[in-house]
Amino acid sequence: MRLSTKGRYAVTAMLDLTLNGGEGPVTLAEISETQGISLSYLEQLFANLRGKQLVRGVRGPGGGYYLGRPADEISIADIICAVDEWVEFTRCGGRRNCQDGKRCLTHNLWDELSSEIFNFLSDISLAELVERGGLRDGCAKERNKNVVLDDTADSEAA
Amino acid sequence: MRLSTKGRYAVTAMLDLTLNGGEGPVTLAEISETQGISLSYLEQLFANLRGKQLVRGVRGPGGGYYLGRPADEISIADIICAVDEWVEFTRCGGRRNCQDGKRCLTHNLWDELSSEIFNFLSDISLAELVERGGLRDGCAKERNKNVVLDDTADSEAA
DNA sequence: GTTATTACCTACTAAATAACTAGGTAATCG
DNA sequence: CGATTACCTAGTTATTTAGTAGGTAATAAC
Repeated sequence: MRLSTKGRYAVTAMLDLTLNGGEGPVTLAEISETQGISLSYLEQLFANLRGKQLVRGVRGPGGGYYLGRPADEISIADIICAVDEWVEFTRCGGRRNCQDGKRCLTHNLWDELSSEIFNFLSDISLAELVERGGLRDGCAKERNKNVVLDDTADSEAA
Repeated sequence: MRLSTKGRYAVTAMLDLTLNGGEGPVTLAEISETQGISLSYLEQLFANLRGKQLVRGVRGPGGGYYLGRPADEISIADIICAVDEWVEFTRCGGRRNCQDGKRCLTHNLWDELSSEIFNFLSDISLAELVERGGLRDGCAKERNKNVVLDDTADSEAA
């Protein structure tokens, strides 16, 4: 599983589409302006999104992009997978010895974790994100918890 | 939030440590062999892990690495953050206009999602992964669901 | 039907990151 | 002392990210 800035751009752009797509199609120029992403880069991302039918383009003046499906049928995982193709892990299956079973376990464990993250992101739809103006409280414990990891005193205990 | 192959290497190496660290320290040479990661690259990753006290090195013959804390006190998020430093998103706060409030929403939504993923990964410890030989069933619905996204017929509907 | 506007496409370039290589030094065990 | 390991620094290469530059094709307005 991979989750990079590229996927972040795609999700952000799709969120923009979801929010502003009600009053007609949204142009890439608008998204580029609003989100600060270069137009041509957006075009590349949207080529991928269109390939997976996540968006639908309308040409000509007054054209732009619509969501390809209702917002509640598009998951975050869908978006990330469209632009950030899923790299499979180098598992010992091919070249490595994998003699005592223990070796493979780490790879298996990673695969499980990867599946888990995927399922997690599959469960969050664009509509869910937007409707609630955030995420379901069932899983969200604390907000801004991710900021914590920066303020940890990185004492270089020799 | 970022989740790349680099973080994957780190998690896999830490899993290796967790599995094999019971009978004395594990050398990077062993991990390099088993997991197919270059020794020097591992050294770089472990320099980061050591900086965050996630591992403890023992020099000299018979030396190697131990986990820096009990396996149930090390989360996947800890590991990924150690090697894959958390990039903050380009939010409109600085340079963008953000006039009608709607603009900021996409960034906020992404931040929420990012927090959510972080919390999710914070909740999974190395011990949990290993003890269960997988993950808790409470959240795991289907296995191998991530394979699905490859077999989707990419019909280029013109 | 011309023109402006948009999607759509291809190739290239620059920057950043990932991954690796090569050379060390320092501690520690035998 | 010598082997073995962690530990450190400066590179190099490959891949990915992000952006540029040049188009073509559809379509709405004039």
